[in-house]
Amino acid sequence: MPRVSQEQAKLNRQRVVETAAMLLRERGLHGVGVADIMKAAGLTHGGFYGQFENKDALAAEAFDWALQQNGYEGLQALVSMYLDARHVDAPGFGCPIAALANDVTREDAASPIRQRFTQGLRGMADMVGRLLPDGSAERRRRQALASISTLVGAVTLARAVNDPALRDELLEAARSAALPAILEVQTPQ
Amino acid sequence: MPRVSQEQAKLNRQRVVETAAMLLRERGLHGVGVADIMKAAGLTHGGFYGQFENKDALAAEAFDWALQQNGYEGLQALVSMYLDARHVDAPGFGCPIAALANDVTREDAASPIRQRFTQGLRGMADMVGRLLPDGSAERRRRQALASISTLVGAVTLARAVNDPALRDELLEAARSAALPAILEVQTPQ
DNA sequence: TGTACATCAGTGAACGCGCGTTCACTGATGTAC
DNA sequence: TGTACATCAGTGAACGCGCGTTCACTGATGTAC
Repeated sequence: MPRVSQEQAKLNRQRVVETAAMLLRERGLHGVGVADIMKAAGLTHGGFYGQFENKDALAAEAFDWALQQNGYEGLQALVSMYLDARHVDAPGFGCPIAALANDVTREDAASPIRQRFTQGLRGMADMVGRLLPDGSAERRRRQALASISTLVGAVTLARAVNDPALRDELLEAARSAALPAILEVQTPQ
Repeated sequence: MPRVSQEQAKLNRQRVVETAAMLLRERGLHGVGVADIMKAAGLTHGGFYGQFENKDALAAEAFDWALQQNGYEGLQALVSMYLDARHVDAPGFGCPIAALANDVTREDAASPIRQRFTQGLRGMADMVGRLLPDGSAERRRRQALASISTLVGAVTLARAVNDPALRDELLEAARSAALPAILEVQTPQ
């Protein structure tokens, strides 16, 4: 079909963004091609540049979309969803920060995706910091950054390891390290 | 020079491994080519397959070599060296687990480098667990895995972020989270 | 110790392949009358 | 409402490039006598 309605075109474009968000988190920034993404979205690769400036621009948009998908209602909910074997085993639907941190490191410091990664991490730190009920702003921020480091590190390692038992040990260890630290703050002394 | 002594050939081979260990940590498993590595080692790419089975085999060997380079004398030394801005800014000489975790995730579960990554993480957990002076073996292992998650997560995020101030905040936060947890165990109650 | 020859570490051109990107084209959509 | 035409979303072939790998070749090294 050589042309579709503007409305359909918008839907197609959004489908490309969501497909890219999944595939890029699964296979990495350079592990999936434009043609792969378009094909998975049910289109051909030639039309890509009518909708996006280039692959990097799509990656940045997909990263943002993935980030917005991950909202949590409280700290316990965040920790238990984050440190879940299902999250580890389905990176395509999980936290884009954990899935793409290494890849982002190798992009230009001024690249769109690195800018958005940095902003995304700031946003996550702010969110966690706000959810921490007690302590000075400074202490809560430090606690938030440390807890996020533990969450991201545990999920990253759990994914890389090829032994499910060690994966589960990592998640369990991170749970007992992340939650008490948070609960300790929540309990007024 | 079309041929060198066997002794020189061994030295050349080792130089390729060390060069690969640096470049792969810096640019990732697929961010640097065989020709790049050979050129950086002062050789041409054609001779590569006389020394190594293929690129994956070199990557696995380079990973092992990098792992062995990182020995630490105590927990405080490990934490302070690991969570140092110099470590963050020089991935080519740092912990290969932090540098390559995301890449390794996307390799086959049975691939040599993933096997070695898993063994490397086990080794690191054992080492940290042994350095923890108090607590049951189970508790020390859980503590070790959680601390390693925090270390790896903080370094990974600190590298991905494009703001040196946020990088330093992440490292500082991880230091105050990792060290007290360890010291708490070290202090006999 | 010296000579003749086989070995093989390293060279550089070439291969097939996949990738990001471009472009001429198609034909349904959107619009002007 | 109907018609004629311009627009443009999507197609598929083609491009240049870089990559992992192969291979015929070179000439110093290692060895047999």
